[in-house]
Amino acid sequence: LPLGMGNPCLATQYHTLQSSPVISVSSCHQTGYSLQNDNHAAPGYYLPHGLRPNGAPALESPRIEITAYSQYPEDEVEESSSEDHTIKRGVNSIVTLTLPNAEGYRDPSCLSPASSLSSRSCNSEASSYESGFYNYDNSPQNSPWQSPCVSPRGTSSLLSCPHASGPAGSPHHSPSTSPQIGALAEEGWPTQPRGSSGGMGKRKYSFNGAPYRQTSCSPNQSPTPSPHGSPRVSITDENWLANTNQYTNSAIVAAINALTTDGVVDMGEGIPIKTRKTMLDHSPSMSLKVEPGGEELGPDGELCHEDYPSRMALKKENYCGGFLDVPQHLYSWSKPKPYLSPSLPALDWQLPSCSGPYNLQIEVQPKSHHRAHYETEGSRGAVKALSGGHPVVQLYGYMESEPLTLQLFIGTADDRLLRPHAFYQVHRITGKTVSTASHEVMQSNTKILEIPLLPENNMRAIIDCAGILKLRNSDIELRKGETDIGRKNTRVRLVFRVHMNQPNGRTVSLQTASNPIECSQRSAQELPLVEKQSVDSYSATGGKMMLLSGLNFLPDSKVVFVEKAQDGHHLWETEAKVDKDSVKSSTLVVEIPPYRNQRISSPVHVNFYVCNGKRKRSQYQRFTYLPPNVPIIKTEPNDEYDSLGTSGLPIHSKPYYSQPRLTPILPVADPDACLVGGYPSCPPHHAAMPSTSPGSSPTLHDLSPVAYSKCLPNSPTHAAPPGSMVPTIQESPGHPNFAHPASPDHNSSLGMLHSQGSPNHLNSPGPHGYHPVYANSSPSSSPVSHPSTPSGTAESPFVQAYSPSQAQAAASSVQTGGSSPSLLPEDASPPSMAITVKQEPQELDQMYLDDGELPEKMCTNAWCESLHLISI
DNA sequence: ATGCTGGAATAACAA
DNA sequence: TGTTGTTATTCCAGC
Repeated sequence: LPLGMGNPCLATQYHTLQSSPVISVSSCHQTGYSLQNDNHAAPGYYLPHGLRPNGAPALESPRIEITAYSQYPEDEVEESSSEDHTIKRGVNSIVTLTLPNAEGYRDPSCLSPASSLSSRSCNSEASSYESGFYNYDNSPQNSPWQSPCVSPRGTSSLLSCPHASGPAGSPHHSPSTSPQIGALAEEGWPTQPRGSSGGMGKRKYSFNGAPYRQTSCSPNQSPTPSPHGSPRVSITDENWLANTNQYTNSAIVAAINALTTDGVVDMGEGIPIKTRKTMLDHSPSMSLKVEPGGEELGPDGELCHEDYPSRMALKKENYCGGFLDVPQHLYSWSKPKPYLSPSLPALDWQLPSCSGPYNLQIEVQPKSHHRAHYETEGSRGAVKALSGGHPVVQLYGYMESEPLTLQLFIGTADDRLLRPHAFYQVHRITGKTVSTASHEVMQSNTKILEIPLLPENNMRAIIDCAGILKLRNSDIELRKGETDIGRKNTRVRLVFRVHMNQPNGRTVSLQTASNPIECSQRSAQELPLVEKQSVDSYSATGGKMMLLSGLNFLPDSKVVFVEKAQDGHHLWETEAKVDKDSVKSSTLVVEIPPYRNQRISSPVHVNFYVCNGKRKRSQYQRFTYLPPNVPIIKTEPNDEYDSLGTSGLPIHSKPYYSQPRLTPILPVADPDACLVGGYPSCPPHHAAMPSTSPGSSPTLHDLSPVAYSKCLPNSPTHAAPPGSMVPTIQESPGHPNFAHPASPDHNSSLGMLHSQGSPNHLNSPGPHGYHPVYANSSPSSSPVSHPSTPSGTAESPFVQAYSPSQAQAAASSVQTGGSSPSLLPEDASPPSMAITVKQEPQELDQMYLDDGELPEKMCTNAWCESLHLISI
């Protein structure tokens, strides 16, 4: 406790910490929210022991009230610490936990759940579920920093509820409330009228009547289980559970961790923090989110943690299937719990796809488009493969007879490091058409589908049980700590992880990510995508036919060649002739137009894109015009601005990609990244693939530079695309290793410490770095087993891998970027310009959100700068 | 009746 | 501040 407690914020920040949700809990000051009530309660943070995060004095002790369903015995609920008092309210169902400084805590609860509910109202139960998710979240994503502090504002509703009053208040509660919290809240205040109408009603309904999901076991998942709400309990689940032990180590571990972790943590986490804003619900300020910094929870703990709390509270756990039964006492803050869980790497940590003999591979990639469904909709089915089948993942090199658990979650597909996608969740698909059993667990705010990897199946799994759920941007963006923007952030990747316990007690964790998957309705249908071009360069005279392969080409598609100056302004643009008669959805033949200047003395890099309408353009593809008479490209010197006036191509003749996007991005900011510098420049394939956008084409992702821009304090985690990642790992210099490793220790606290210790890390770009090493720590005692050897890092797969490729890519991109500019026309400014990071806006458009951010980020890093210099 | 889709209408945004 | 084009969400309908 102490540790973590000490500075929750810090802890939170670190992923590492993760483990203890608690920390996160810490909460922030309450800042207040204002409105509502919060006042009542002390807005304090909730600290487990009264500690405050940030050192601020703790306010009152908050308490958590939990409503139990009748089903669950009240008993189960406990008060945690001595401090807490449990109170029962109403009938069986309600139990109150008092936490110190609970209020803040409350807020959160209110928030999310309610909001969700309200907003959509009742309708979707799903929403509620979601909310559940959300609530928990403390996701790592959130920036750690923030996280810690959560401002409780919101609470008002429920928790605070008391006031909350009526309708308004109630609403909050009801609906969404996540079971956990929500439940608490509502139940807690059963007396109060709920007021609200429908939405509430429903939820309430649920509460009362059917306990949410109770049926399902979702304890863990609890909230989550099936997002849809449909609680399906599939047989599978059960089966799964049965097997669970085998399969879900991680889950268990997580759970354990959760438990073990300091009680505090739990508390914190438990507290639902996030609220979502629902529209309606909350009143104005509700959002409280407390975030616990917790998201961070470490890797593992997380799984359960968030849920965990809820569960705990509810006691679902028990029913959960035995997932974990944790004695209540564990929860209590007062007791220091042993830190059981081994910590599994946080979801945003980058992990290698192979380590030693092990290699986790995606044998069959998912289709590049999959329309995700909203909670308000029915499922849109499982992600499919291009072949019509489903994605297939296989673990090579594993010779043991013990089954493993393959984890799947939805990750980002932007230029930054891979991390859980805040706006999408994996959705478990069940039914007669599904052959693969799966089980859901929540880790932080991320739902994870656990799929058995059986030796008898050659450690191969057919992923036909995974759909993709789209969360409302408005709900997610409200989360505290959430920095990503949902709009236009519609590409995801399936991220697979497997954790293998080694004889030496360590755990080897591997991760791989799929190619990007576009999840919006429209994009998938309308945006043209160029995957391949038959010609990469040709004489400035043009006239040659070029075959483009890709998607969504139309008879009226246009191909536009453009040349831009470094500053982004168009130097030249011309529409190429398309052979309309031969256009197919996947292929298009275009005649290479003559370059504006037939006298170029050196290769000129330009871009072209396929356009199906004003806003329906493919990403830029690169193309190089060669001097008419000189087939061979001259690299060197440019005349640069040559006399030609045209552009000189300056620098490299290397291909560059035009991607608008990122290029700039690049590079890796990571400090750790530093490495990057070393990497060779682009891998061949880059060259080969002009890939346009990183995202779109499957391959692309690999290519895409890592743009890791920010150092993100927030999310430390961005991971690089796993898939791409090279096993190689690098650790970040310094920090990494230890950081985590050490932490493992027993106490989560330690972990905390570490993290705290290096708060910087958080901020620092380095985040990655941190992760890297992550040793499994074993928690101390953890049943789990991982020993923690920090040192293990080296070995440990966890090591953060930085993917070289990415790095390379980045580097290359950088270069390229630089070069491209060189094209500048006469006017063009001198080469120096090349570096310009940011490209023009337009391009950005194409890019997804992230892109926008990138520029800044890029700059951020010193590293980048250095690259810049170098390139210059 | 439920799930899975494809299409669209409508709302929310952004330029 | 109003208009217009996108994108996000919610609804519908068919299988």
